[in-house]
Amino acid sequence: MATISPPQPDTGPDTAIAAFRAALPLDAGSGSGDALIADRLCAIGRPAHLAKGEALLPDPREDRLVFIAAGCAKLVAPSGQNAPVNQVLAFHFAGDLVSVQRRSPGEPRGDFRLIALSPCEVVIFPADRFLDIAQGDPAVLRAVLTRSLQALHRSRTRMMQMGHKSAGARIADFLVSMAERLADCTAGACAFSLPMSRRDIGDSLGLTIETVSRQLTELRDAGLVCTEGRSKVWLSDIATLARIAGRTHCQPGLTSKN
Amino acid sequence: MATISPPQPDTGPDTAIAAFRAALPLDAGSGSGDALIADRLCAIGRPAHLAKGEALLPDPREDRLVFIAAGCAKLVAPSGQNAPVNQVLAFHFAGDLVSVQRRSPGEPRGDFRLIALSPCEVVIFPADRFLDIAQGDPAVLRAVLTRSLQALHRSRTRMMQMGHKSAGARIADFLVSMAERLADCTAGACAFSLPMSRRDIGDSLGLTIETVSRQLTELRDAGLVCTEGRSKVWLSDIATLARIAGRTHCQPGLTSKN
DNA sequence: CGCAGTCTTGAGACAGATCAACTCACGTGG
DNA sequence: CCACGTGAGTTGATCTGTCTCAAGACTGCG
Repeated sequence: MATISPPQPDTGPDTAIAAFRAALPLDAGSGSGDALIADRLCAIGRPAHLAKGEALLPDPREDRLVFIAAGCAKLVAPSGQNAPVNQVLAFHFAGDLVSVQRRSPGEPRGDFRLIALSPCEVVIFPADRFLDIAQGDPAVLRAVLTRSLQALHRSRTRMMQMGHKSAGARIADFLVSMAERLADCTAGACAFSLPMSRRDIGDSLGLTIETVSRQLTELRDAGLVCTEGRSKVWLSDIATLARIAGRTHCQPGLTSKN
Repeated sequence: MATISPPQPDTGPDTAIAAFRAALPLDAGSGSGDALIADRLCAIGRPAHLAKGEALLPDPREDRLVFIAAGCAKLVAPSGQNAPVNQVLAFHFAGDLVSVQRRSPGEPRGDFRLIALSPCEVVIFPADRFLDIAQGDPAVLRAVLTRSLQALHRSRTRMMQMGHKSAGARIADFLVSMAERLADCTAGACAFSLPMSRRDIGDSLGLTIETVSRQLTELRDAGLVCTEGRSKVWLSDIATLARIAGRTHCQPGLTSKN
């Protein structure tokens, strides 16, 4: 809907720049040089505030790198010309550096959008200028490259799931993944609050909201998940959820209403 | 199955290195420095020959970058512990630089393998050392980074398709994509030979071989595709195929047997 | 020429989508 | 502070597309 807000003289933008600077691997190189690189990077970064639901449209003429200083967002792509649903490609949280390409050559559709799930403070960089400057610091450049290769790896892993996994497995995997990213929890039990709606979850997993709801109900009946309100979630046994997520088909006794 | 072959003193390896050197963006920087960088990169590259069906297993201790000098290959991931099918993550052809990560932290499964679809000449690089050297040349590093971001973009686009698209749309998109990559053709009619089996196609699209076969039959009945033998394919109207591929649901009259 | 493996075609089963109510949470306004 | 309305979420019934199982036909190889 709305385009990005102009830079504001409030606390937000400054905080965003500061958060970006803090995320840089300053300790990895020679002190003075790194500080200079950081200054130059911050100089080309444009801070912006995104209200909840606000979209950051891609600049049609340049790729962008967007650093999320605070809040969380979804990267969406319109699926087809007239499709009502928007495929959610990825969820991103504070500290993430998101690559928002304008559109690949020979790919008519593909204008990805970053939409805020909660009020966001972001820093927008032109990708080419960012990389030009980052090339001066091996540590920074390596960090960016490592992040993008990890993102590629994650995207491939998720693509793998989209292909052959059942609805139950996808939901379980989603919950495990969110526990890891939102609560930094990879085993045992944990609780957190989901910033995205059921529709967002469904759009990211290739499922309908009804199926998402049904699978959550089954996991609740199985005693693996508790929910409160629209967003709060308790996971009682992440290991079991991970096991369900790892299988091509659902576990008997968990999918069927027993 | 088999691991990589040892470097051979035949024409293959030398040709592979030469092809890699030719693919480097030498014209983008200062001559002598670039030549040195190219030499250093070639020095750490290990040429290898892959017979048809032979697998390049990932080194468990380091990420790899694999340059495909000749032939074509599929990047596969075992889906689940005991699943019979291997998800095909991507197809790669001569000139491609493939990132084969060992396994992401916290991701127990994920030992991706590169399997030759035809006899391949490849050059294997340790990713970290490759990038260390590439950092000396902005043009080379930029090329690698651009490739990986493009791969990420392609992976996301394909993930988008996996989520919400029907079998007919996936097959149509696959054919359009192969026409572009194998025959460098984006409109009108073209003919080419598919190097992969129906099973590979199905595994890459999240479909069974039966569904792949049925969808090809429907496209044949619709007059959009002709096939000869197991691999040769004629596309009569790429634009229409692209239109079918772009829709969430199949076109009426193309999916139903009319 | 014959075999083995790939591809095609068919019939039936099932997971998930679709359509349609209904319930509930959350924010708003009285 | 609580009633209220809107939109999100849940649940149910039905339908459709794709998978599964099972033959059969063809290709390409030895």
